[in-house]
Amino acid sequence: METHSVVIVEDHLLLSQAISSLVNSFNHFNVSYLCSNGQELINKLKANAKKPDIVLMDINMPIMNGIETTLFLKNNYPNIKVIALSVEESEDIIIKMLKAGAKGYLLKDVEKDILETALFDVINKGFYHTQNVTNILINSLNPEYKNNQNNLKEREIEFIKHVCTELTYKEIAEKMFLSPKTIDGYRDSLFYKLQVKNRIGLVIYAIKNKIYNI
Amino acid sequence: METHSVVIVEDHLLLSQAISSLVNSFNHFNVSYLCSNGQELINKLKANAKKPDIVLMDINMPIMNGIETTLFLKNNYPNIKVIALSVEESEDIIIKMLKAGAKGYLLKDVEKDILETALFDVINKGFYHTQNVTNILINSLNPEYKNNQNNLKEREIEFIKHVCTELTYKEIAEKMFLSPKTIDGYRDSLFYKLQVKNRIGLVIYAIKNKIYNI
DNA sequence: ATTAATATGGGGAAAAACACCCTTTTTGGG
DNA sequence: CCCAAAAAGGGTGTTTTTCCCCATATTAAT
Repeated sequence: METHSVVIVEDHLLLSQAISSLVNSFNHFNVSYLCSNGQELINKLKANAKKPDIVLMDINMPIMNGIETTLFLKNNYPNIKVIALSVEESEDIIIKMLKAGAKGYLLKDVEKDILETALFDVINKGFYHTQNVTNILINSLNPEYKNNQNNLKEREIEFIKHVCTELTYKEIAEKMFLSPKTIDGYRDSLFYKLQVKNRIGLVIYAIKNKIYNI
Repeated sequence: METHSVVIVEDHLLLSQAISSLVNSFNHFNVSYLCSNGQELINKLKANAKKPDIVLMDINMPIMNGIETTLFLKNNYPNIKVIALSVEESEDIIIKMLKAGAKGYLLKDVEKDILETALFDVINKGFYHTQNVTNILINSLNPEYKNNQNNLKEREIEFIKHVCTELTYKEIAEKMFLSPKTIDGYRDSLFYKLQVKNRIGLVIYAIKNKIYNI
């Protein structure tokens, strides 16, 4: 079995070096280079850097995040297999990542043996998914799942971002060029959809679901 | 030069294994064991596990966080030197950690060479601080720094946590066994201290400063 | 073409939040 | 014990939020 090349895309340098050291300790796997964000990886690939067999990709990164980057790879370098490596456990993030084409999704608290297994499986079977991720996927199939920001409209997302600021609704209405009464409607409908009782509930929801980033 | 023992306290297993692999690759350093939170470390020490020379300590952990754990070590095992290893950059967290007795504070995006240097320096000189942390410390000396949660009273902290829920102020008053009018006072005083205009501002502040955890 | 859904806007009222100025009670030194 | 400061509680407003009801215009679908 030949040696497979791996690239690590992760913004915390020490972590990427540490993971790199780990991957290099596995047989048949070798880290080619590190990138600190998605843009850097894409630039390197465009500049004819070596195309790795596998990319270990963090999700929360500055400049270009893991989801966008994975999508780009799927469309432009379909032979590169992406394994997501994240602390992120929220359903919609995981689903977005898998939709974008990730072949595996590992939480950062897995054992190193699992990482090795995942690398092998992705090479040999084309994918690797833990029971954890499978559960989340199955969960997402049931209809009650249908109140995540997936079906929040663009304007609602925009509104909910303003909700997380110190603006009053009247001021939000001005910013969005809408009547305060329309804003009333947005609010009430979101209260119902998200099952919250007041503006604080919206704020907490928005932050939990990364609609508004602290 | 003999070999120095290191323990890693970090809740994400893969990361602690990766960092472990990195530390073991350095000369003169050897990882004794891993712990996934502070409580686990303390239990092991009490059960006469080997006392390491250095603990690499994450800050955000379940059960017992890095600050509490470091404080405990300072009081009970003063010979164990703690190096904080965190993504956390907020001033007050760093200061709390240093007050608790950490001999070094590394952000997780340092180079591995810096980690090695830090380990050496902490053994030989007793401490290691990057320019980054030094800057933050100096910054904290200037008086305008005086509006962090350092000078928030216990009851205010308790109040601000309730503020981040969907409770009304009246309900918060009941939970805290205070008159709604007293709650009014807490709120007004926090608005002034933290320079925010309304409850949303408090929520955002609380989350930014880890008073309320999502 | 008709229907249904969606986005938009409105009136009015009750509840909650906010502002400002005040008094009483508790508490911690000296 | 006494004083000063901090904590707790109060009165009285205004503003904002929330919650009902409803109307109209536009768009999508059958």
